[in-house]
Amino acid sequence: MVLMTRWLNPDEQHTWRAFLTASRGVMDALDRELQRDAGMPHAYYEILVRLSEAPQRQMRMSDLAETTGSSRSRLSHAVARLEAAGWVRREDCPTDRRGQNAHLTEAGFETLAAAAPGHVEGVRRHLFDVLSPAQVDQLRRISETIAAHLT
Amino acid sequence: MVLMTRWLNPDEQHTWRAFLTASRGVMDALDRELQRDAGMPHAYYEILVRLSEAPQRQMRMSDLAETTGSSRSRLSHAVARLEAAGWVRREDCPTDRRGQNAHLTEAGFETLAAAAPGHVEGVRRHLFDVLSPAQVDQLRRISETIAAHLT
DNA sequence: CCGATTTAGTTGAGCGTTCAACTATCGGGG
DNA sequence: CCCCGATAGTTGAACGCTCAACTAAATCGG
Repeated sequence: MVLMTRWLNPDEQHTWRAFLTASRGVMDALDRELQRDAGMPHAYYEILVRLSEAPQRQMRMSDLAETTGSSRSRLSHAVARLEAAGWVRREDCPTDRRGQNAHLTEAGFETLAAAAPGHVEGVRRHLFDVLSPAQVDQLRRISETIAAHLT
Repeated sequence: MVLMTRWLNPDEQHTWRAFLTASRGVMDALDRELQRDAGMPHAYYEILVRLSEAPQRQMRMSDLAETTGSSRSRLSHAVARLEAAGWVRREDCPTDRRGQNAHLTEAGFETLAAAAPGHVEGVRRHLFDVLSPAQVDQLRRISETIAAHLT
């Protein structure tokens, strides 16, 4: 069956490009800032954050991949780097011999604590400070809706 | 001067993480789909789109970097690949001997034409179809505001 | 309890991006 | 006219991500 393409009308075109520019722009800016101030990309920062919030500051690799929205492969490579930096340690999981627990080290926690204020400031500067409270609320609903529909 | 960090409150935290999940999710999905269906990442697709819309289907490298939101270096590498694929050709700029004009080839145009319907479908599926018209409008304003404040 | 399937995680190659360094040309002030 | 700073673009190394292939252990069906 052949279907006609429903092209984006000019309004949709605008919206789409604005969304691209905004989301890419925010992520690029935060990535640059974190790289400059903490020596790590945003994805790595997020891994440390999730670990810091977990009980015992540790998590199974799979769960960590899940919550950070990365593939197992990506996480594996990332944790390897974080381990080399001394910020994370991997330990065998006692209840599942296939499993690994990623554990935030004290050095990792301190690095995170040092980087966090600057990062939060960046998030405010690029996102929350430029939007009205109503827009922040709209953005939350919109983002949750989009996220819910991702396969 | 020492300043207290204004941490994100739970609501802001939620919004921020939803935004991360949604924007990363949409981009990752479109990237995967374009890679699978057209053999190129979304960034390369965007370059071809911009060239296809330009007069004579050509643009100065700098302008192309500007509109696609990439660094000169990134664009240089990207166009080198696109040229190797036969989709873009670089020519010396007649009015500025430092300059290069990136020119969309016929093969590039055809590849783009073949990829476009599927891509537009993806954009609808992941973004426009899941939001109400009011939300689409909100998203446009929000994105424009954020984009306007990026340095 | 055994074979098949699923799940956990790693690995290496290939690709795209970043960053800093570099060449070449342009344009304005003395 | 010449010098100097800005502009245009490229390059190579280092890094992060993707994809497919792989090992090993758990689990499921009979």
